[in-house]
Formats: sequence, structure tokens, C-alpha cells
Amino acid sequence: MSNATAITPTRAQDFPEWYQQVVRAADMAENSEVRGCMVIKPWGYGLWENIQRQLDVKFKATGHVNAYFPLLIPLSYLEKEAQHAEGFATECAVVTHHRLEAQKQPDGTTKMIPTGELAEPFVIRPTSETIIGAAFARWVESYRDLPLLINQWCNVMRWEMRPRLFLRTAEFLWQEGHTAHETAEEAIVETRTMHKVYEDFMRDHLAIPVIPGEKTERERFPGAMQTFTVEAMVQDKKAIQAGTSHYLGQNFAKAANIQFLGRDNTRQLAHTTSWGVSTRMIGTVIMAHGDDDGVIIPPRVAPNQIVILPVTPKADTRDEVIAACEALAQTLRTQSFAGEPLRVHVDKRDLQGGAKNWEWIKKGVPMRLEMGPRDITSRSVAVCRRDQGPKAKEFVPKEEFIQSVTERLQEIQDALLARATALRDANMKKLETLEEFKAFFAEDSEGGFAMMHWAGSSDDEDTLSKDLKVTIRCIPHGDQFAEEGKCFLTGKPSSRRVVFARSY
RNA sequence: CGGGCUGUGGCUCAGCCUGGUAGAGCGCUUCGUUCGGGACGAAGAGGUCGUGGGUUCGAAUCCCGCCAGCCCGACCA
Repeated sequence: MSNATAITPTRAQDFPEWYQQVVRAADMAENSEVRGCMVIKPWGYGLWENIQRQLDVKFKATGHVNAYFPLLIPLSYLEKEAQHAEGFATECAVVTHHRLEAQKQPDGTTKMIPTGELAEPFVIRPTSETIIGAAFARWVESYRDLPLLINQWCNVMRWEMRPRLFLRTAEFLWQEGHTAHETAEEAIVETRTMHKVYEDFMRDHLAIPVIPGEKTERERFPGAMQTFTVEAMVQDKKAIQAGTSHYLGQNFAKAANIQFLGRDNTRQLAHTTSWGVSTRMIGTVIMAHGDDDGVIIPPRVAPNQIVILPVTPKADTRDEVIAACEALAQTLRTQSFAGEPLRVHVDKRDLQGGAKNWEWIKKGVPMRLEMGPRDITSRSVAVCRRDQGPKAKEFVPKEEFIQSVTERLQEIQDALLARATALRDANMKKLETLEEFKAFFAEDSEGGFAMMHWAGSSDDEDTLSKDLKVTIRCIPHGDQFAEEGKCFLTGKPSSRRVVFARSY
């Protein structure tokens, strides 16, 4: 094979097509016969399981507990909060019948005809504020019942027009946290706490630096008072929203009637929040770290952090080599990395070595080890790091490797974060004028994150977005964005820059 | 929901214009040679040509209906 890279086309040639090919080459997911719905294959699901488990620890550590609520939501629930309902109306799947009747056709086949129409249709949850709100209303009577800190891991469905594996699918997996509080202050603290949890998780676990900030009114979650977001930059310089945290004020409490008797013996409405991240994060990881040979998964969340490839050139040494590989794997598994036992796999399949090697490169396993007869004799292993070139190989004495394995994994984790941070920083620009802005986002230019002084209206934002296909990703927190200046569109004074970008 | 395109072995597609009941590459199986390596050769498995109807002696190919998918717009974790 003479291909310079494992993936065709390369990122530079056609990024969206590269993405599709990478997902396929990594065997992470595939399109299913159900429109817009994907099959998540073991390698992709393994990544999700790690994300899920590690986030769950953080949720528990911040006082939350898990629960589960129904998939189906009475249609009337969605009518209780007008803004919310309108926000999701165009993408709801509706269940209208509850039984099928077999009907024999003249040609001998059988058709199943829906019967038993429901008096009130159900909507398959696009998000669960309404039905969880109804439960909260039953559970909360006194200020002593607050705060209520609940999370659920589940699937939701939004009938998207243009699905793409992991990035936008009709059905997707996520977690949705829902909390109710006695005061607005407490609810806002909760919203910000979870926003911070997402920011930290993205950086420390997924090796993706994000810009934390607040959404403008136009981009806000339907029905929310405030929406906080973490925005990541991926390699085509577009932004992707990786997680959101909403302060819902009393809007949903009012709609669902979440009332409690306060310390002053008056009836009050609770203040609620909701926050979530989804399987989209997997797409974000792929686009943030992948290269022209496939996916690169950060060690902390990789389904296998190390794959051992036995080199078995001769049949008579094969058993010995495999036994040595198994023994090494066992030794490594007794060690921990980032608080979890090392995940090590020995690939014993009877395939050609090169084919196997490239398969794991495309899957993005952080570290590959080769061990053959010569290594057994010399008591060494060949170490290949996925953040380096496919040919890069270092022979390390086995004992030394065992001693240093977790440091080596951390080096990869750090290298990925450094690389992603460098990409982002190189493509964030402070611009001052509309001309500069237009040039920055012109069809043939690189694009990126434009940091702009902004004091325009929602209508201005709308017009700008439609003309140039860019949006305000967020009004970022952080001192580096705070400075006096003038709005690049209206000339009005501004005390903070906002981040504009094209987005997924 | 508006505009364009496409439905042929597991995947990507050729064949259709100029009707005569199926081809390639990849993948898969077996054997052999190779192999610290995404190799090569040989043999082989696998297809109601989206679906229903029409024209015809004969339809993957022509005509009509239906269904599904893709791309471009509005929406989006």
C-alpha cells in the first residue's frame, strides 16, 4: 500500500469527508437503517462509557444523585412553557398509537396497522425539563426538601434535518442534570458549578481547551434565563458547543408548579437549573485530536490505553511470545492511571502484524507495544505513541517501561492538550472593524474565533449571522476578554469582547 | 418543508443513452509464498439490479406511480 496517510481525504483536502472516513476507519459507529439514528459500535461506546463514568464521579462529588424518568412525555406538558415548546416543536417525534393489528394482504404478506389511538399523544423526550419538573412538583413541599440535585443518563430524540455521526443524530445519548433550589443565588451557583465541571472535564479528561462563557439571548436555551456554554475549537477552526448549563429562573417552576413553603411561611416558586453533555463530545474529541491516520483518543478516556501486539514471525516461538505479552499485560493492569486501573489489551488475532498495527492506529489507541522473540531475549519492548508518527518506535527495557508507563501516558495526554491549545490560540484573533471581520470569515479564508467588541441588538446579531454564517459563540468569562472598546458594528461602547465563529 | 441528485453482492461503484435475464475494485473464505509486518499469487463464496405496475417475444436498461437515501437552504446538544 502506497498511501501516505491511512485516511483519504486528508483533513486539509476535505474536512467533513475526512471526519466521516475517520469514524468509519476507527469502527466507532455507523449509520443505521433508521434515519438519523446511529449504531454505536464497541470502540465508540467504550469511549462513551469512560466519559460517562468519569463525569458521573464528578456529579456525585458535587452532591448529585442519579434517577430515571420516562421516555414519553405527555404532549400537554410541552404546552406549559411556551418558549420551551416553540423551541423544540419542529423536531419532536410523536407517539399516537399503542397497538398494531396484523392485516393479511392478498399477496400473502402481513401488514401491521396501527390502532388504539391515544387520547393524548406522547412526545418522545427531546429533553426532560417538563416531566422532571412535574416530578419535582410532587417531591417538593418545604424549603427543607431543597436543593433537589438530580441527574439522569438517557437517550433523547430530536428529529434533526441533517444528521452526522455523533455530531448531530436524531437519537443521542446524554446526561441531563436537573436541580431545584430555594433561591436564585443558589441556583446560579449550581449553574456555574456545573459549567466549571464541564470546563475541567473537557480540559483534564478530553484534552480539549474550551472557552467558557454565556450565550446571548438569541442563542439561549428555550425558556432559560441564562445559558452557559463551553466552546471548543476543532481542526477546521469551527466552534462546537461541548456542554451547556442553564439557569432557568422560575420559568419552569411556574410551568410545572414547583412550589414550596419557605422559611417565612410563604409559598414560593423554586429556582431550577438544567445542564447536559451528549455523545456529541465524541465527535468533538475526534475533530479536535484526529490526524490523517485516524482518531487519537486521549489516554484518560481511551477504551484501551495500551494495545500489545505480539510479533510472531515463527510458529515455534509463537506461544512463548504470546505468554510474555499476556504476562506484561497482567503486570501493567495492576497499575493505575488517573485513578483507574490501566486498560491493556493483547491483540492475539491471527492477522498480519502490519494490518493489526494500522487498525489500532486508526482506532487511536494512545500507545502500542510490540513484543517479539528478540525483545524477550533483550528484555525490552517497542513503544509507539499515537501522538507521534506511525513509524516512530522506541525500544525500551521492559522494567524501565513498566516503571514509567503512567508518566508516558500522561505525556501523551499533555501533548494532546498542548497541541489543541496551540491550534486554538493561533486561530483566535482580536479584530476591530467590520471589514476585518468580513475578511476573517470570507469564504476562502481560514476563519477561527474572532474576539470582537459587541454592543449590537439581537436583530443585529441575527442579520450578521445570516449574512456571514457566523454566530456569537459566547460572551466569555475571563480577564483577557475584559477591556474597553467600541462595538465593531454599531460603534457603541463595550467593556468586553465576545467570541464569533462558524459552528457545528 | 422548498431545490437538485441517486437507489446494482458486506463497502465504493461501472453497466442504463443505443433493451437480449449481471461486472470491477476493496472486503470475506481456503491453499501456497512472504512477513518486526497495512505483502503477493491462485482458487472460491456472495446479487429478488429499492418497490409496484406498464410497454415488449424479452427490462438493471424504456414509461408511470410509490418508497428510501444523499447534497444545497431554514433548525440544532
